[in-house]
Amino acid sequence: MSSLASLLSARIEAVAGIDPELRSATRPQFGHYQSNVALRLANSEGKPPREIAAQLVAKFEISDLTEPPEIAGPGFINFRLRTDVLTQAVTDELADPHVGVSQTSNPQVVVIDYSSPNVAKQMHVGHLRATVIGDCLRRVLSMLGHKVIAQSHIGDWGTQFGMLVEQILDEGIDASTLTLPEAEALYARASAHFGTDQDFAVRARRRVVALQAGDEETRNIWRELINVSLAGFNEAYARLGVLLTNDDLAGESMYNDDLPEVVAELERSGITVVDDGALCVFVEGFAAPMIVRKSDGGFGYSATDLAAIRHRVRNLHANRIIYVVDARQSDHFDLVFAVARKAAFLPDDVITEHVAFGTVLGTDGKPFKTREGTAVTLNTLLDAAEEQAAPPVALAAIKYADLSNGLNKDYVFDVGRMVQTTGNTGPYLQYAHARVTQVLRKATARGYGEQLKVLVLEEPAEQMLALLLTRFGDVVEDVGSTLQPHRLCNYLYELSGALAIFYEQCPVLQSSGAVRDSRLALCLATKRVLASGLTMLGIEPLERM
RNA sequence: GCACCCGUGGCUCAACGGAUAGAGCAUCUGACUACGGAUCAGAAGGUUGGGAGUUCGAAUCUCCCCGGGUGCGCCA
Repeated sequence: MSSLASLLSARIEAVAGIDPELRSATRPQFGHYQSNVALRLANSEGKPPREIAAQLVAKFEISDLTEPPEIAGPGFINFRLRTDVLTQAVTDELADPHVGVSQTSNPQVVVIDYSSPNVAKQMHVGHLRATVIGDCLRRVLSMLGHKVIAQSHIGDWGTQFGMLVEQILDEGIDASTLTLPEAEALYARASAHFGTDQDFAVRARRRVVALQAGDEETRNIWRELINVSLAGFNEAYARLGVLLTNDDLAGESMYNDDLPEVVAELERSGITVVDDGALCVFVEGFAAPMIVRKSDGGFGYSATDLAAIRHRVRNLHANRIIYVVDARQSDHFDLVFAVARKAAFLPDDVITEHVAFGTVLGTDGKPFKTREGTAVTLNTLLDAAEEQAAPPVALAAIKYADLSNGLNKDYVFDVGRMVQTTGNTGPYLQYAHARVTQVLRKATARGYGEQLKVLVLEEPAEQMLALLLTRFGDVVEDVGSTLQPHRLCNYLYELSGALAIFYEQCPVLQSSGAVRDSRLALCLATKRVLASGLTMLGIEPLERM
């Protein structure tokens, strides 16, 4: 099922010859949709815009969709959908299992790299964003009919494991009994130990070699560290209500065996240079080279990232690879993508995108830290929100605050604001859903027909609600292509506002006949869209609050 | 030094080159025997950091400044 807007757009384009850039009307008096197509054509044809508009309008074959279009202002063409078209569209949406979200005609394999915590460290505020945003994109793209493969690129490999393992042996700890916070404390001790004890540092470095060589004792302890970490991550994921499971794990260690071959392929492609003893790839436009192999012979994390791309293209057959990672890594990923292209790990028809998100700030406007200056853990954050609201509401508050702002900007973590039930917040949307659910619940008690249809749309509030409902599919599609969840948030907020006005002006239970049935249908359609939209944000649509 | 991101009412944020820059919070004024008032109606509040340019049209694009943040070859 294709949306009314896309249908109308196609009809206009058939006459105008160019994309009409149909937009939602910016004001009620401009109808439902507006197009600037005549203004743009006037530019190339050298005729007055309104004249062009008049010629176009005469040729449009859209009378089955809209009222006669109006030409306004400098040459805008305004469209108002016919009421019977709107009623039918909402009725169709009610019967649609996908709630008006069209299944893509071009299903892709989309790899989303997100969450990616580090072994032996608790997740903190940064991981909150990576996890919540990635999870939302995963849900949205799945809903659109793409095959989504989540990849959590956990930090389970590298030099830090040398000192971790050595510290465990020094202290005589059974690694399998550790909790994640205990493992993190161990990390801190190991790190300090490494800095102050030369002998320990030497042993730690030797231990890294043993790990890479596959020494059994070392590997066993390493595995225990991963296991206790995964237990901690999964606990956090369960609390967050995200989709991630162990099936989504694709840690750095997974690519370890590929690295020599990756580097060999790079060298064969002739793009590598040895500089200061390190194997580098220089790319035009980048100040610094990518260091693929360090002068000591070890592989850098860039090599792992290249191996990951190679794997995702060759084995997972990705058409699109999305990285949900902190904005501070933008330069790094630009370079990785560029090198991957040069090395032909990344064919031209495979898209890579870095969804770069900003930093979470405290109410003082500075990066969110504890008094001691350490990163705030995810659990601390959730605890703080749950002090002010019931868990599902607190979670909605946090996720929505994260998703409703533009991703590339920093945002202030202000619990007091985000748990408010008024304004553009998660709890407000949950409230709207609970309220409309309550009406339907009461109506059910009194009985209403199975086959709800929208037949009457006389009140402006009803029409506005119906119009917004028909846009849901377009909004989801837009988020799927732009990867900007805040647009879905804004839409749902607007819908909730329209529902509140409708609710105020159009009594449902006290009305009768076709009006009552229509209003119930509008309520049900709104409930379904809110539920679907909230679910895509990873927020639970509550039946009661 | 170079690069990238950000700068929009008191505060937090929208606006895919388009019409009179929109919301919410806070403030003020109204509407309550209320399908959940956790609401609705209304008011006030802006030379979109500054300047120049591009065009029919700029918060948006280009250039130069100012302010804030981040990143810049062997940590990941």
